[in-house]
Amino acid sequence: MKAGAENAASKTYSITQLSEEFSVTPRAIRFYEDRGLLHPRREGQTRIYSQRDWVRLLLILRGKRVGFSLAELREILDLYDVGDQQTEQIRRTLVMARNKMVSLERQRQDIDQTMSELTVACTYFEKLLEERGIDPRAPVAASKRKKVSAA
Amino acid sequence: MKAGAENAASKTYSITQLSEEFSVTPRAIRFYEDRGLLHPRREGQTRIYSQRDWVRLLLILRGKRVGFSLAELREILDLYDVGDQQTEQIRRTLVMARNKMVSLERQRQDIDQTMSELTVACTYFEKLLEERGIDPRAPVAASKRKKVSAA
DNA sequence: GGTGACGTTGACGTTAACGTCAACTGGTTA
DNA sequence: TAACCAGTTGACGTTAACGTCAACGTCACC
Repeated sequence: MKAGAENAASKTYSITQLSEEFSVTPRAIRFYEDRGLLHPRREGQTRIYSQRDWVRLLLILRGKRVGFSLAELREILDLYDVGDQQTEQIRRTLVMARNKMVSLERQRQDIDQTMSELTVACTYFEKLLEERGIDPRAPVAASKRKKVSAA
Repeated sequence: MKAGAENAASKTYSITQLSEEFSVTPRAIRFYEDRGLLHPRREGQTRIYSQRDWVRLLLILRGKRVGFSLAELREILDLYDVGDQQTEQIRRTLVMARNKMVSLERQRQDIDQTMSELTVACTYFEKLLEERGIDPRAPVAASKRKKVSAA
């Protein structure tokens, strides 16, 4: 119970491990910390990320994909952190969360609309290509090609 | 068939009409034109927007909401414009559109996830507020208020 | 003929979210 | 001991999508 293994089975990560797992640059991860979204512990100088940090990063990235700003994400994550927030702050965040849900609802409608329009568009584009005698499923032509043995 | 009314029943819009209808600034609309997304006709110096422009703006704004960049939107709208595009350009756009559909599919999953998490979060926040004896449904306290005649 | 309302063209400013160095600090391996 | 990582801290650069002026044009009217 001394060397090596920490007391709990708490897996930790280095910054590059995280960056590879989530396909983001270390720079971005440090940036999120700078903006108060992550608080990894330090071992000497280097950052050590816990499971909790892992989850936070997951939430951050997903949040970004659905249009949250880093500031908004921070507000939300902050509230999950400690409970001794100021009442007004909690209310502010609650309002923000509700608003966000409304806009997400709309976003989903937008996505559905756009998807169906893109489907139509793709069909149209494919028709355009077929009219020119080109297989729309063919891989993108890489600059110059050598008449790929036309069966 | 001469004065005033144009031959067709084609409604037109001024830039401020459009901007009000869609809740964007004239500056933004001009910017979209600068980026090649809109091509209003000119009457002297001022811009005149047609029905077609109206639709385009609708598509632009929705596209933006689901994460398209202006450059991507331009690519797509361009293809709907004229048919004499270069084959390679059509294929590029087709590929882009297909990729976009994949990412939209994922975005919708993200939205669903986030929605359910936000629901949980809101419940949590509300509990926090109730613990402090505060009505979570109450309107946001606007600095100072005058006891708005409850009844 | 002045005074708005509405429109236009530059040109520069701004914000978010990183990218891109450069210079430095340990730890380990050859 | 030198070279080589992985990591760190500034500090400045970059891109997208506008915002914010300033200076000007042009009608309509009063």
